[in-house]
Amino acid sequence: LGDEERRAWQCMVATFLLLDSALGHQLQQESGLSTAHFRILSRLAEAPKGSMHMSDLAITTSSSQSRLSHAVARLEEQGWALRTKCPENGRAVHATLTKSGFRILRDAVPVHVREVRRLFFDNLTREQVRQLITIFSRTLKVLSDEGYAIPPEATVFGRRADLDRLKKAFT
Amino acid sequence: LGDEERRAWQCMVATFLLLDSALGHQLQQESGLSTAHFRILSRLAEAPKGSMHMSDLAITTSSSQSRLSHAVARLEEQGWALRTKCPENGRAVHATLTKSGFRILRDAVPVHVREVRRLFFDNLTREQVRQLITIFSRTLKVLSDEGYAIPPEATVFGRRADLDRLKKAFT
DNA sequence: GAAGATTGAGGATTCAATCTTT
DNA sequence: AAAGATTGAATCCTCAATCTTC
Repeated sequence: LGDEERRAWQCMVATFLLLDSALGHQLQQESGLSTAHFRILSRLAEAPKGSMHMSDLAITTSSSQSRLSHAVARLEEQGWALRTKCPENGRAVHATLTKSGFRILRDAVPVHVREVRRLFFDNLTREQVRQLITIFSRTLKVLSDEGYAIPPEATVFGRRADLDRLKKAFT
Repeated sequence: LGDEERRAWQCMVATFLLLDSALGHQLQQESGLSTAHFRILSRLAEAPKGSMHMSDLAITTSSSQSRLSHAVARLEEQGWALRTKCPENGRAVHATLTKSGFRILRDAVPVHVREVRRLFFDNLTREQVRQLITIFSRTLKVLSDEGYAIPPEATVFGRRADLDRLKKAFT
């Protein structure tokens, strides 16, 4: 690894760890949410009817099915989401945002966004934001081509169709 | 959050989650190391005599003291690191890389570096690597100015001196 | 009292095993 | 048998409390 590459890698990793910690700490104080739970609720809110298949939700939140399952179980306990069996497909499960979950998210979003701006985007030029999009959407394409966009425990072959369908979210 | 900013943020977060998962999975298979443990051992290896104060190690690995304490305890159990009381400063503790830890790290580095290249740097231009350094070292400066380079449970004031001393690692 | 570090409990994540439906 | 999802055990992380040394 070259000198510049090592430097870039260290800065990038440190930034992510600290940003996630800072944002998570603030979210926890304000809303009792972790960044992971926030991402899950956000995705649900963007989906039509606030509902999504667990499997698709796992992919769009870059999480393993197991991890998502545990997380949604927790969200369900707290009344922010609920799960129902899909009528058409007996093995699929819908995760749905509840009213209470929507409220929590709606209250959390503005303060979270303000913090993301303050700690990150306010210090970047528009050009740099575009550079980030170029760089990371490229990396995401590589990762998905290598089969890594799918969590380890999922079988690669069967999910190709869904992956292609959802790839637009990244490119 | 603007349209481009949202896109950049999503790509960036997804990339980091997937990269960390992919690299961690591979490290685990090859060496029985997590990425967190790998980072700790790497920092120790770079330090003179393979030894460092716990407090400094926490800062350079962007981890809380508590987290580092647990992690090093684990590394100690596995014989890859050991802790000794600092002779000059009774409350400080030295974490030191053992021979066994050095070997594990030495064996893990090449395959890990190869994977980091393959999944990330091979797809970027030299110019893009420089852009990443510019962007993230800027963010790190902001985070440290805001007191966020220091984990939440540490008191801010007393650590300023150490922070300044170690800030060179990021800029 | 504050710095440096550790501990224990509770929540989160991973991994392998399992269960149901197709 | 494979897809979709869940579970339990082991490990990891967070948070608050604690302990020792300065």
